[in-house]
Amino acid sequence: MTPFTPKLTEAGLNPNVSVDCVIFGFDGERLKVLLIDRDQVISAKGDEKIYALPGNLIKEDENLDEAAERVLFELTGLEDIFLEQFGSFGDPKRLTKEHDSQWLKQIRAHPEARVITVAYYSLIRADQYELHASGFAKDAIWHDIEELPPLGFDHSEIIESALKELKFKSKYQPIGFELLPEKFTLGQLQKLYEAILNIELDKRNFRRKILKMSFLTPLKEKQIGVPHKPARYYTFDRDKYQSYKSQDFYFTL
Amino acid sequence: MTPFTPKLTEAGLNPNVSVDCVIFGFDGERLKVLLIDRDQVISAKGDEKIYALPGNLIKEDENLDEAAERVLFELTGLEDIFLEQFGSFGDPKRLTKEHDSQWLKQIRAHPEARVITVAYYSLIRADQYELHASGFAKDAIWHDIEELPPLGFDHSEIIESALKELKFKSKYQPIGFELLPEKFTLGQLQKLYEAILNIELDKRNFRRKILKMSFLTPLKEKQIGVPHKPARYYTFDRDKYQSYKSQDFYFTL
DNA sequence: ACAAAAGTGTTTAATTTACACCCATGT
DNA sequence: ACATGGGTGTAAATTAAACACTTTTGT
Repeated sequence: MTPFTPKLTEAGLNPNVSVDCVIFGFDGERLKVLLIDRDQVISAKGDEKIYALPGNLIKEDENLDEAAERVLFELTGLEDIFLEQFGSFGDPKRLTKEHDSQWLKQIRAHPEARVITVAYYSLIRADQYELHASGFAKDAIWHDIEELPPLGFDHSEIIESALKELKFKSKYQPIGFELLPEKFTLGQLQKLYEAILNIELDKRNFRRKILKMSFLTPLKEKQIGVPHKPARYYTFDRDKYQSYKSQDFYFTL
Repeated sequence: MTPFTPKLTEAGLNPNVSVDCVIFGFDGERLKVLLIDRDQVISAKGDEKIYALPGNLIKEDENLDEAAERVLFELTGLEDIFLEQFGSFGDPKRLTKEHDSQWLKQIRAHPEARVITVAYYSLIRADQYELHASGFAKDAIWHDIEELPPLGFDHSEIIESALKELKFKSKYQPIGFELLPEKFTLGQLQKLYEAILNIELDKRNFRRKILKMSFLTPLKEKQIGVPHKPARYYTFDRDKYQSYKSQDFYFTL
């Protein structure tokens, strides 16, 4: 029934501390969140599936950043993702919902242990990474941020908090960039900001402002096969961004 | 020798998770940090004192915010302080320095346990609170942020991170206020910002900008006994601030 | 030819910056 | 009388906001 036998691998795990990853994905139009489908023997009442963020206990010999990276990879196959810690969640009752503790009994050596979780987030182009669910994740799926399914634990709260952080940060620093694919058009970038902030932006003003910061390098390459004037691709100049950042900058869109 | 008998009180403490508090204090001129003097039997090589942030393990039945509040009170006597979580630190080696583990043996039931700490910060008027060291804190003292003594654990890193957060937040939101005493003059407020950001601000521009946000209420009361024109006191209007904040505001000094 | 998104400037309003003098009080 | 920080306004420069048409491509 369960091909994954987690309890045997619990050696070296700290029973009280986990990491959870809120991976935002952008598909060119809308903002998504990556959730895993728990392979639960006793499903919650009837047919309602309960999803969760990719997350698990940390190992005793790794730091928190390493744990987040490892756990994300183990459950979803995502690698080399820039992850940023944004908060920790430690309500004593955060794991005590009935179907959550049912599930923990399947996978944890100490299912009753109190667990504090350290949460990370990231933002990637959903279509540029392949997902490979494994471990106790039966599946790893993008869900639209506006219509999330029922979530286990306190993961709704964690996602909400991550989104708040993403909105705040992206308004005051060019956050899109540290988290962005290699090349992109300004139209895509604008849509990304519009999706994050949930507002509309003026095309001309956006382009002027974003280019003035001058850490976007225009490429010779343009879009091909699009049924409209092909847009130029840009790339993000990490060095120029760093010097801009160190100058105590701010910006507003 | 040790009036404090911590090992007997370890019941109910989670061995793997602690909280640490970075309390910034402002004395009207300079920014300080509150540190405790560890009551260490075997002092570090010779005469060098090692200080630390107020912090300790969390209890199993309290959440993180409650733990921070309790620990701060137990060690320093500070109460009703607005505390904000800003990060977690979990390097596996963060407690392994010799004099640190010496000290942990004195106070912990599981001195070897790996501990992840959740860090909080605040900002208060140093002169408006009385410090009462207790528990394993022999003393609780303000230290100038620019000349910190040797610190145990990874507390230098934690303070640096807190200061970075404080600078960032105070630049984009009126952070001074949630953390400020009841009444203050605009000159004091300006000096606070100057101390945090480590820059000079123009008096007229500062006053205009800060008053335009309109969550400062002028009081009838003025300074007395000062050898110059007495300044008007202002108070922070929490309601107006909340509505301002919810409007997705930003500001820059 | 048409649909669809790319790309491009100007005018107006709002905000930011720089800057200097008189005021009220204690000593 | 003097030293100290409080309190005030204006002009110039910068930045933000609003706004419409031409271009290039695929179908």
